[in-house]
Amino acid sequence: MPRENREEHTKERILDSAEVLFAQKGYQAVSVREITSAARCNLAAVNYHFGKKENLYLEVFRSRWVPRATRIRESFRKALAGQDSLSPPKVVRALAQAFVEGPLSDEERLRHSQLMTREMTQPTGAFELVAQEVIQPFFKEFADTLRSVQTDEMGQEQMLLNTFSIFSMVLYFNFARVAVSRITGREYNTDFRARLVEQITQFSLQGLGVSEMEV
Amino acid sequence: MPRENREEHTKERILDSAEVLFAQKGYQAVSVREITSAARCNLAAVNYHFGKKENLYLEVFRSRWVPRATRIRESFRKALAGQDSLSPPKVVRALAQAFVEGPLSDEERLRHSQLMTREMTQPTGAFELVAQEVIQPFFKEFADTLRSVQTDEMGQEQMLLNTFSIFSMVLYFNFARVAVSRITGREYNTDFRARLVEQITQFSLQGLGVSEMEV
DNA sequence: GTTTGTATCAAACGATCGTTTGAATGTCAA
DNA sequence: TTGACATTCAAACGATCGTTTGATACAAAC
Repeated sequence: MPRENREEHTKERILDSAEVLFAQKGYQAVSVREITSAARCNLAAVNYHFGKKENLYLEVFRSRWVPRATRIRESFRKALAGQDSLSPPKVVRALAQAFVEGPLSDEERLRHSQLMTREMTQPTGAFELVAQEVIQPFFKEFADTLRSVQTDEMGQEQMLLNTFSIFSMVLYFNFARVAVSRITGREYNTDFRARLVEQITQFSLQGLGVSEMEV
Repeated sequence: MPRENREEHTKERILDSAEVLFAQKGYQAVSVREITSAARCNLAAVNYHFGKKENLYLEVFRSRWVPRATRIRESFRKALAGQDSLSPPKVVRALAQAFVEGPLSDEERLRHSQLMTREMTQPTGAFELVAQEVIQPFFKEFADTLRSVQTDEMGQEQMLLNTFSIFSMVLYFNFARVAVSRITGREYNTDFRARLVEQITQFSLQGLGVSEMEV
């Protein structure tokens, strides 16, 4: 690295700015000039470091989104590893906490959900990456963990749909903040996030047919 | 109307094409040329009939999205009006059916969810319209209906959060089709949609704490 | 038949887009 | 000190964007 660092490498600053802007506005709505301006570098830097805008978008998922998803997943694992014995309430609460309170800052969490929601509504090349490396494995891990502590017999499809039901709440309460805040009249502060974790946990446990309220 | 109709007025054809394209790609990703080309009319027609592109986007919500939301709402109402007596299972199933099977064609349902999801993730001027005229009232109507047939006492906030939990599933199973289909390995045909209605209904009822499986 | 108003059209406007260019600037090994 | 290489920069490229213009076609009113 010939040139000395100015706080952070240009390439990293571009990735940081790009992630924020892509999450906020979407791929098409963000111009290369907007990104390089926010990253305080020259316009040509994007093409020099990434070849073209589309590659930058993919690199945002590779170098920013996937690691963050991994942190969420590890947060979920550690919460379970610290337990003497597992139970459905513990597993579900660990998931809700990992996503809604979790290891991320509030801004990170918002960006994370926004980027994922974008790829789910209109998948680009990044969806393949996200689906194969993150969503599918995490989804399977959660479903398997839950099944292993579940007393009831449950078919494979039933288990998948239940997992989707839980994930739908987790994701929705993140990406639809505007609507949720507007209707409930509550801001997304620490208190309300804790309240949401409880809501997701309790609703899901009952949805799963777990009647006992063990914690 | 001086000029004779060619199948349908130009203005209506523009609205039809615009809705499809905006739902598929989002506002910024769709060009005026793309819309007018799909509507088989001149480029200047958008500015002649709507003033500017942004107004066309708003008009799509006013003249296409809102009426469709109204049809869903009426479908929900009629399903309940045809009953002798109401119960939580009936109310929840009516909602799930209205959204997942409902009065819309499958393409309409997809477009509807996509446009709503877009406004929820990054609200534009259309969000105010959608929130005030549709989402808030419908949300309130459903919550009130459910409360009126609910035996348990439940606080206002708890009721709202439960409603959100139900809506999150309804919306998620619509807009996240790609992910759902990929992981479950099932297409969104009539069978699977009926299966999803059952999933949403059963999961929600248990989530609401309704143990008896009355239909 | 002339006028009036609506609608459509091809063509062009200036602005902005993603990308490329070539020179300038820096670092490090020889 | 020199040469090779990596990085940054201002400037420009052609393409496409939303929008405007002025001409034209057409139906109804007078």
